[in-house]
Formats: sequence, structure tokens, C-alpha cells
Amino acid sequence: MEYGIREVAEMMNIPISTIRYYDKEGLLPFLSRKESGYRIFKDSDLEMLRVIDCFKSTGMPISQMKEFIAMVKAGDASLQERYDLFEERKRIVNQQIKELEKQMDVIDHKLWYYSTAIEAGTEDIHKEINRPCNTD
Amino acid sequence: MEYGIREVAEMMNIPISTIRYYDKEGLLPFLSRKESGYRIFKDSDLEMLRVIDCFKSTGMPISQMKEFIAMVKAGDASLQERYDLFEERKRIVNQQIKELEKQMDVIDHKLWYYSTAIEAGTEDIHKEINRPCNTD
DNA sequence: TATAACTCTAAAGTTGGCTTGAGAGTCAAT
DNA sequence: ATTGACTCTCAAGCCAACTTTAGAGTTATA
Repeated sequence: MEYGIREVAEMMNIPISTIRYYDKEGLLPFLSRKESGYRIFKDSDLEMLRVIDCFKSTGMPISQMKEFIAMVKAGDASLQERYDLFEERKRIVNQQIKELEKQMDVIDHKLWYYSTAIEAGTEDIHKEINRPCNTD
Repeated sequence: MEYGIREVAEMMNIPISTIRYYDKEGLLPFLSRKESGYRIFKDSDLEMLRVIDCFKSTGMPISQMKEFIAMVKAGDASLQERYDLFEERKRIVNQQIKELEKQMDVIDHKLWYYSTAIEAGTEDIHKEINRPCNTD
């Protein structure tokens, strides 16, 4: 199947300007064009966009995505490198999830802090004189 | 306990310049100063930095942190508002975790894709003629 | 009391990731 | 063949969140 840029933008939920920007940055190395210069997207280009979206969502800078593209262009010689890149990414994403879970503890503590304060009608219950080392 | 800016920077693992920036933006409304103008951090200021870090890690823009600070300044009248803010944040963080887990699926698929390709010695095994609708 | 290492402010500079705008060409439907 | 909605490129603009720089004052230690 082939698609126009507008179609792709809607399917992937990415602004057209952003897709053009990614292309300009070289992140869609196999993208083809009509005679007129209009971009033609194949399924493999959509897959590339999906990977870009994954990289982006997990905080990878575009400069590093370019390195991945270089590997893709290098063909089978870079298979192991690419595998390693995704392993590294997996490690990073696991860390990110852990970090979010850590922050969730902070949030849950605040929810407790405020719900008890609301019940008491004042935040002061967490600031009693007899608690010199208050850390809430 | 009281601390100097360098100490705080090391304890919280935030650059000194960033702490000054947060202060300038009004995110540390109760921060006090020595005669000389040097900042003095109390435990409650550290707690504020911990909250800022939480907000930041979960993608909250500084403009919205300022709204929270305004609530804090408003005192007990804003307890419910603040509770709601943290509930909203909890929702957002849950979404973020879900998103990361979704991207993890993409990564795991790629790990499978590349490990089989490495075994075969070529990526071509995923591009056989008999698979016109290849979506890997 | 000298000196080295700190602190302060204000303003300008940086970075990444887009978005916008101008000007020009293309396409599909009437 | 005209029209309106699309597409293209290139350059400039924008924004958030810092970081850096310059110049001036402060503090702890020898």
C-alpha cells in the first residue's frame, strides 16, 4: 500500500510539518517521491515512523536516531549493533518506568497529606510543635 | 536544619544554576536569605525541591508549577485544589507508564526481529516474497 | 589580612524540536 | 480551463528550560 503525507499524518497522529521535518533530518531514508516531488509512503516508511515514535516517546534525541538510521543503511553488517541498541533502549525504558513509580510514591504521599489536612480543615496538623523533624 | 546552595545542589543532584533559576521563577516562595543575600534552605525548601523534581520528572511545565505555588501561598483555602492537582498528576503518571509499556512492546518485537535476523545472518528472512503484507 | 573559593544578580546565549510563512508548483473536480 | 485544496522547499521564528558570562560582594582558612 501507498499513502500521501496527509493520510500518514492522520494515521500516525503526527503533524505534517513534523513528518517533513523528520524527512529533512534523514530519518526516512527510503521514502520515495512522485515525479512532482510529492512524498509517497509505503508500509515500511510507516514502520519507520512507528520506530521514530517509540524512540521519541522514550526520550531518544534525534541525533541518536540518526545513528540508528545509519545502521539501517549499513544493512546486515549492523544487525548486532541494532539489536544492542534496542536492548539498551529496553534498559532505559525500564529505568524510566522505575523513576515514574518512584515519583508515584511522592504523589501518593501528597494525596495522603492533603486528604488528612482536608479532613482536619487545616494543613497545620502536619506541622505540630512536637515534631521538630517534620519531613512532610 | 539549614543548608547552603552548594550542599542542597549536591544532596538533590540539581545544578546550582538550576536551583537559582527555580528561585527566580518563584518556585521557592519561602526561601530565606542571610544578611549578605546568600540563600538559606530549610527542610521545607528541600521538600519543595523534591516536589518540583517530581513535577518535572512527570512532565509538568514550570508554568503549571507556578499555579501550584500560588495555591500553596493561598493556604488552607486551596487544600482541595491541591489534592485534585495531585490526583490529576497520578492519572497522568499512570498514562505515562502505560505509554512506556506500549513502547516496550515495540522494543520487544524489534529484539525478536533482530535476534532471528542475526541467527539467519540476514534481515531478508523478514522480507520473503511470499509475505506481501509484511509489517515487521 | 590576604587569598582562594565561594556567593550574588541580571542579561544574554544555548539547545532541541519543532512550527510558521512565503512563494511556487500540482492535482482533482467542475 | 479554472478553481480550491493540496503539495513542495527553504528560511526564519518560536518556546521551554536551562546555562553561561560578567562584574561585584562574602566567607572561611592560613
